[in-house]
Amino acid sequence: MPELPEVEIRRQYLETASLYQTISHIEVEDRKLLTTDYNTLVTALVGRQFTGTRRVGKNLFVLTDLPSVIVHMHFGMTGDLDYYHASLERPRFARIVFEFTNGFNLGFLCPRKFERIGLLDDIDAFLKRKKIGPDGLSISLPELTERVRRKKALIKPVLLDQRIVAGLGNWIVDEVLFQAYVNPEQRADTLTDNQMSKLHAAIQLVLETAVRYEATYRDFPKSFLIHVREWDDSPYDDLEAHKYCPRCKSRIERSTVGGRTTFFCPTEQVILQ
DNA sequence: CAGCATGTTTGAAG
DNA sequence: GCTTCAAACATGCT
Repeated sequence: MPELPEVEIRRQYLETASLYQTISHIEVEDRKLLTTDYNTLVTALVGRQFTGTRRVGKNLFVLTDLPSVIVHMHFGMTGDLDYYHASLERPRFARIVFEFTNGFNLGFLCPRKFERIGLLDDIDAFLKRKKIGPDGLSISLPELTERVRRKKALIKPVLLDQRIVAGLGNWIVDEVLFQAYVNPEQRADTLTDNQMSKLHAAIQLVLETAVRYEATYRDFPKSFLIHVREWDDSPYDDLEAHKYCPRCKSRIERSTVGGRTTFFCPTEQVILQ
């Protein structure tokens, strides 16, 4: 589920569990998960300690006691972390394992192998090379407006584009557009000042809410659209209730926009132009 | 079993 | 250069 909030939770988890412990070894089950040659990775990291973290969008950077040695983690669609004692059995899908001299391991869980780990020596250079835009939690309204309005594509794919604003994924974009009363198929360059303002507020609201509830969807406010998604083991009794707009009770529509499954309220999310 | 999936990259085509 | 669309990646879940 790694969109920005989930990555932020993983960042906090790593920071709590794994700093200032010396790395003794790294197990890698499948080297395709590495963006850096295995031997280079091991040589650079064995003997090092993690000393801090930084997150930009869905990217997690782990700093070490050597400033030029930085670990980059991307959690793909299903990546996770698990810190466990080495005497325990390796967690399922822990295909990359950092072993520390204190007898604990940090497992990088990759059920679908879409996840990646690699080395960097300069975060800003990496962000520039990948053209990663400003983080969703810190982008200003004028900056968002400028970046969104210069695109002619549909607003949903624009918000999914990590070069415009970093950290929003499929469900968050649906939620943001719902909270901002914007139709996912409206052209990005036609958004009014009022819409941009609502969009910016919605991004902050959704991201902050998701981080606050540690990305546990079922705990989100009832006013959120996310509850229509099937993978929400809802807190509500009536499963049918999920299919309706929490505000106006219209039936929520499911379509495909920019190649991605999209949920929206056809009554409240209308195209303005 | 078939279909779908929270992400990213790449390539083809207009 | 821009946009759209599809495929690919590899696997798990329903």
